[in-house]
Amino acid sequence: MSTEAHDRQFVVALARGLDILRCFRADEPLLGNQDIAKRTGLAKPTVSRLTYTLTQLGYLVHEARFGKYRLGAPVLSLGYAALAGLDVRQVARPFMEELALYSDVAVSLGSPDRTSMIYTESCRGRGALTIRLGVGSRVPLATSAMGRAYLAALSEAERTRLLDEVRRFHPENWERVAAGVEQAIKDYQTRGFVLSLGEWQSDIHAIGTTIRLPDSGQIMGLNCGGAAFVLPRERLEQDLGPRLVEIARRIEASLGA
Amino acid sequence: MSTEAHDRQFVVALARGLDILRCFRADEPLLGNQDIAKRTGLAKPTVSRLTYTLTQLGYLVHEARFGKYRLGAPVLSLGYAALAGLDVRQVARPFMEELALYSDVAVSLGSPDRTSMIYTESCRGRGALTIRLGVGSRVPLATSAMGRAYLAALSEAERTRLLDEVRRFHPENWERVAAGVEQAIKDYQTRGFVLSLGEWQSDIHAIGTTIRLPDSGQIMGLNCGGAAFVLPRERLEQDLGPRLVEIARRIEASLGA
DNA sequence: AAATGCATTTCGCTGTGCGAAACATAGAGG
DNA sequence: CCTCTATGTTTCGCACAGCGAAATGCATTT
Repeated sequence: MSTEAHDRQFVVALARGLDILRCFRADEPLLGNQDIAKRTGLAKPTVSRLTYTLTQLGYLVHEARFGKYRLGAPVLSLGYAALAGLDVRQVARPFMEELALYSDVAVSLGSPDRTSMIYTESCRGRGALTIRLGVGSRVPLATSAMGRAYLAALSEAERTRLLDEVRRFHPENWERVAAGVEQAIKDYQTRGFVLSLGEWQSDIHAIGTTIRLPDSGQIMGLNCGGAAFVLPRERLEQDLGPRLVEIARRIEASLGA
Repeated sequence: MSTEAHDRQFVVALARGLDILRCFRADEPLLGNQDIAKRTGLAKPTVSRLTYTLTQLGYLVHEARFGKYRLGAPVLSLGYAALAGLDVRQVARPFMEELALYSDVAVSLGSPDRTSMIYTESCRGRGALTIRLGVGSRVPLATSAMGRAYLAALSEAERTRLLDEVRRFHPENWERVAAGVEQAIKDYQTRGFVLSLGEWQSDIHAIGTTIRLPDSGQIMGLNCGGAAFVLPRERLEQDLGPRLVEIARRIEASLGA
């Protein structure tokens, strides 16, 4: 789990506890010890001790009715504090709202986390049908527009390393997924943005690009997407793609000021 | 830290790591190892190992420019999953919106966490000036309306135990704070809601009551509050207080169905 | 009543996590 | 430019914390 074979600075018990918290997802918010043991590969007594500890601290709540756990309110407090630490959101938001208003779909900003991107800001258009993903949602690297843009912006070495991990999530259609990533890299280099046309979810179309933070050089993703039927390929390529790249540049300029 | 003197089921290293995450707050999102060592009481090499581990896992991000850490995006993902696990939010929201619209201030729902309440849902009125607290914010137990309502709803034994911890946060004015809590308990028993008139923040007035979840019996807080000048005492006592109690009962009835 | 499944507890072991001491680095002050 | 201070990291020896196999407990199913 740690970067080195035997890293004595790395605290394994803490990492295991956080691994348990990561098992909980929006689409599956209730999990039992058995579920957790399966997902983490940890022994059942180990899971029992760790969930007991997390429950004592409030991070998990035991729902006796189902014999399962859900995440407790303290993680909301962490999320709130995390957002406060992201100055880039305040700077980016007006530009994102401008494009969301123009396009009538959602514009989102996100940070990488292992093999996903996590939405850190989201602006919705006034369109009647708009994507439900809020701040904190995860989208996959290889099939979402934001994820593909992020991969495209990485160094070759870093991308190869990540794709090795990503591959494990697409056991049956890796060649097709890899081809999509390859095309995205080309699009990124040619015109500054990438496409995802039903490859993440069948009825979702999106474009993505990246923003590079001035001090840390950290790369964040920026996307624009929604229901496929209001976002035909031509509209994405001719109209919204160039606009997304433009607001990404303007955000970067505002950050650098 | 654990409930028993030496609880062999309690994983101390995990608890310590989470203690570090808790140090980060919305009003102070950047902290160095020294700051963390002071707030947690942990030895500096211990803090160094724990922050290194949290950084490896993405939960902390090192801002080299300041030599400090901030919370990373994965906590947002946990927050998002936590909200998905709170069915009570969907049930409560229409009632809360109804009162927020009527009152033109904010109506919020919250869960207890140690000596605070954490907002889990928040509905704002259309008033030009409304409270900035979003989901994930913490408010103190002894001085906020939501916190006082929660304390009032507890058993005597449970309340005494909690007030022992709360006391440490009010070293200079404990008698005054305790008197406010005492009055809140009386108000709660008499009319079902409590007041906070500038006692949490000088320009904020609010009322609070509680909701009891049907299966777990867990107590949540419900409040209505905002700028003092639009919420004079009489309006709170004669109009909004009874309404808040009414929607709390209606929420409970909807949960029980 | 027996079997099954899930969860918790026991217990012996080992390597994990600890903190004092030492070391490293950057910035401030003279 | 040198010294001192503050902050952070690494070392290292030690003790026990955290581990997982085995046993136990409990609720549900057959």
